[in-house]
Amino acid sequence: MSAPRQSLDIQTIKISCELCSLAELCLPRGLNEAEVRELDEIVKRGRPIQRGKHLYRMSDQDHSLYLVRTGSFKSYLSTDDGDEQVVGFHLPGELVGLDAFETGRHTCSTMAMETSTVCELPGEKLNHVCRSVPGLHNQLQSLIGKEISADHSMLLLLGKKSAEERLASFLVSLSRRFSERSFSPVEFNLCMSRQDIGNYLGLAVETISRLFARFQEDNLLAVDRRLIKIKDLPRLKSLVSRPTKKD
Amino acid sequence: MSAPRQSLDIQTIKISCELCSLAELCLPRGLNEAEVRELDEIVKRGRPIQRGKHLYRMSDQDHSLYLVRTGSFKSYLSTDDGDEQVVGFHLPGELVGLDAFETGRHTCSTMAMETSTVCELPGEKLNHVCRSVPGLHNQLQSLIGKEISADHSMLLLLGKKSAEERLASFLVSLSRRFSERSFSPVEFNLCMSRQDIGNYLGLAVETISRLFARFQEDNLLAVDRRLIKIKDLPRLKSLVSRPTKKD
DNA sequence: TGGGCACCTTGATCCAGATCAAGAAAGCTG
DNA sequence: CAGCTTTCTTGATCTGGATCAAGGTGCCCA
Repeated sequence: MSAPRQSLDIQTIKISCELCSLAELCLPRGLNEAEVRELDEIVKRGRPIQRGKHLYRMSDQDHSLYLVRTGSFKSYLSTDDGDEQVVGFHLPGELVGLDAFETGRHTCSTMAMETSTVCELPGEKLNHVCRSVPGLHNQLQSLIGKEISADHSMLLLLGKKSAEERLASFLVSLSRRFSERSFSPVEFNLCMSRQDIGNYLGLAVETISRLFARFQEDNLLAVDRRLIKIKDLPRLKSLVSRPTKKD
Repeated sequence: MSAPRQSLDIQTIKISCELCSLAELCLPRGLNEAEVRELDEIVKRGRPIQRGKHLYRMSDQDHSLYLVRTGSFKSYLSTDDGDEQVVGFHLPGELVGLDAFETGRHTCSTMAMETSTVCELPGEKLNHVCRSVPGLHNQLQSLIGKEISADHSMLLLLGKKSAEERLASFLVSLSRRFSERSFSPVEFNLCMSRQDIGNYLGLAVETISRLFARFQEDNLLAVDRRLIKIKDLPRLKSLVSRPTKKD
């Protein structure tokens, strides 16, 4: 009732896919105006999710997909014996929730790393709209393919790469993703802890910390807490794959 | 022309989804007779693919999906510096080719590990049939979800598990998959080399060899070249997750 | 404005699994 | 079936990154 006017305005603005700045990265990509409006009809835009709160948890029943609108999320598996594996970080415009596609129950948990918002796509309605808007179906397929290819790259990273290559890959990937979102590719804030990075990359926190120190010594980066400045992106990229071994 | 009658018969039999023994695992699962017939219309059943030949290669343009009918395949990524990462093994009834969903070009290569056959689902026709057969759309979604969840489990395996846990997981997973296909869950032939297993599990061949030796000593397995007899499946399963560490 | 906590860094030591180095066994080919 | 090649095994040694240990640093909240 007595909420300050500013905050009221923000909450009552009708945010549509048409006006959303993420349109070029997100599901509307390549759709025409009428098609975007059809998509817009079924999108549910929820309340912000606080840092540390879950979008969903492993084994929750759920038939929706989600697109990150603002903020960032991590997805992770938990094992019986209590440890966790981070399987992905999600930035605005990225798709989350495919893990419930098999059975209608989530096989991983997804948690906000900062206060974040998502667009929800209720499964049944989405299928229905996909039938009448083939372009949407294609774009969804493309996002699914992206997810699968990204997972494959992670398998390569975890199966074959050294600690140095892993962190370099990670930073280069973040750089590219920030740049696609019109942020600087060479200066950004990490939204996740060293702990999360290490977990995701299959390395101990201490190793992450040491690598940041070394990259800084080598004049590749300037690191200040979670703020990263990439001082030599080409050289960082060159660290992503080993300087050729046998063959 | 003068091919022996036996082989002629095999090649000319009209193999339909309706009659296929894999129906309960594969795309027809849960569809009614009429729906299966509609699916059947678009399925292209190709010539056998010899051991070592590719179903497709990385960066091939391709809009089809494939279902393994007989035999087995491996999918792998190749890096610039010439090494490879196996990202999956595929048994009859399993879906292959999602990696081209993003851009219409494959991001990994898929090779037959023995003489094998597939059912091809041409992309455009598949989309079209999915529109009129919702059950098919659901079943396809389920297979996509399965793929994603399986990749996540592999990330956990590569990120957190010990060599012993990795090989145990691998064998238990094979056991389950063979059993779903009405083969013995405790006695089967590996269709892949130790090299491939090691590569897939992020371990050296020597480690695989030593682990097989140790599992055999411990009376968990009887190993004869590629023939595996699981002598104590419950105990093998118990090795899949660590006996609890910190917390 | 200081006390507690979560997060991060740095150093010392250790070890699982890689790598190197020989063979042995099984398949393939002429 | 002799000679190759490929695949697998087994032993010896080495090492990248884990683990253990001990602070440091910034931040939240009373």
